[in-house]
Amino acid sequence: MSDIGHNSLGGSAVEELRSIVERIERLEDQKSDIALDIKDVYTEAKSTGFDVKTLRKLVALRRQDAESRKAAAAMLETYAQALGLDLI
Amino acid sequence: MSDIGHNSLGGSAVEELRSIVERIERLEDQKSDIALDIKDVYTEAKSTGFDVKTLRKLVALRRQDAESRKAAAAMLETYAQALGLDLI
Amino acid sequence: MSDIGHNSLGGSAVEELRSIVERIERLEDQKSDIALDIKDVYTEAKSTGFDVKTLRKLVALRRQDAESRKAAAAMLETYAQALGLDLI
Amino acid sequence: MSDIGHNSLGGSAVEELRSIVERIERLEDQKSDIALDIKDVYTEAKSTGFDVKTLRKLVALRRQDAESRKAAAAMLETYAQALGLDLI
DNA sequence: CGGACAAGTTTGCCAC
DNA sequence: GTGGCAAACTTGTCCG
Repeated sequence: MSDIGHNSLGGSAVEELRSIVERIERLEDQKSDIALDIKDVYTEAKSTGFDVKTLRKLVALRRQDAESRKAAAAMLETYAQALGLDLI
Repeated sequence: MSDIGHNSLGGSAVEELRSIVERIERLEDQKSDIALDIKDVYTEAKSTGFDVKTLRKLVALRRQDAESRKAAAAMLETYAQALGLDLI
Repeated sequence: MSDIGHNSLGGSAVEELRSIVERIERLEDQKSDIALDIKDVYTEAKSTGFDVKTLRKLVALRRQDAESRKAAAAMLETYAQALGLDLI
Repeated sequence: MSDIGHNSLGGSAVEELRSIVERIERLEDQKSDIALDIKDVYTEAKSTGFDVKTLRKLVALRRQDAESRKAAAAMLETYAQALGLDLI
């Protein structure tokens, strides 16, 4: 019987599982570290007199805006293609 | 009028604000990149025959467990304190 | 016109809504009462000489610990599944 | 040495501590149960076609309103007292 | 799209 | 009473 799907246990599947879990955990640690860094920046900003809630709103708005811009660009591309096809 | 609270932003406060927002956006980009990396690992694992849902559950449980271990250590400390024992 | 989604509320839907809101409010009242009871226990404990902050920490740690135990059991099950072992 | 503050451990203090913790945990369990009940009501309402987010807003508004009414009543009381004092 | 999970936001509590 | 900490609730994301 084959090992496809890891239904029966080869030693290699165990190693593979361990490797996958470890990679994910390492990445999640990094992600948490960065989340902490972000929190630190807000805390520092607060101590400088900025309003954290407002800052968060600002960042969120800018993110939305960036996405809108990307969407607009993509739409432009689509239109251009459509027109290009007509022109060819 | 003072700049306290940055109600009216002097030039320096504007620079400060820009710096803060840029740092946060840079960090959030990094965070998103890592989130993508994690997703990639899951996707790759799936293509190797692992069940993603089970993997996620496993990772979550291991995280809970690790936190628990830390909690247990802290609890020992707390009990010792509560019972008037000096561990030092 | 149908009543699906309760966009225009027929008489029965109004009654239903009232019933839902009342049930929720009643339950939330009960929850608040219990929160007050908990606070009372802490206050009483404090007046008996216990340190409330330590007590809170202790309770939190015990809760985490209990969750951990559950997590550990679930994890065993999950590992077994992931490795293709059948515990049944 | 006295047992005040439970700095040194008499058997009775241990029992007291246990009792306190158990009472709190029991109350917190009840609180969690009620929280689940509330969630159930929302879920059931959703399956009947209500929009949960809207329902939550409604409940929150009514709570705010009830608090306002209580505040208004308290203020009336205060005024009455002030007037009462003047009248005596 | 609908439910599960994580993130973010809000609220309440305690210490100072 | 204010600010920081921890818990709860809400919102958004992601997978099935």
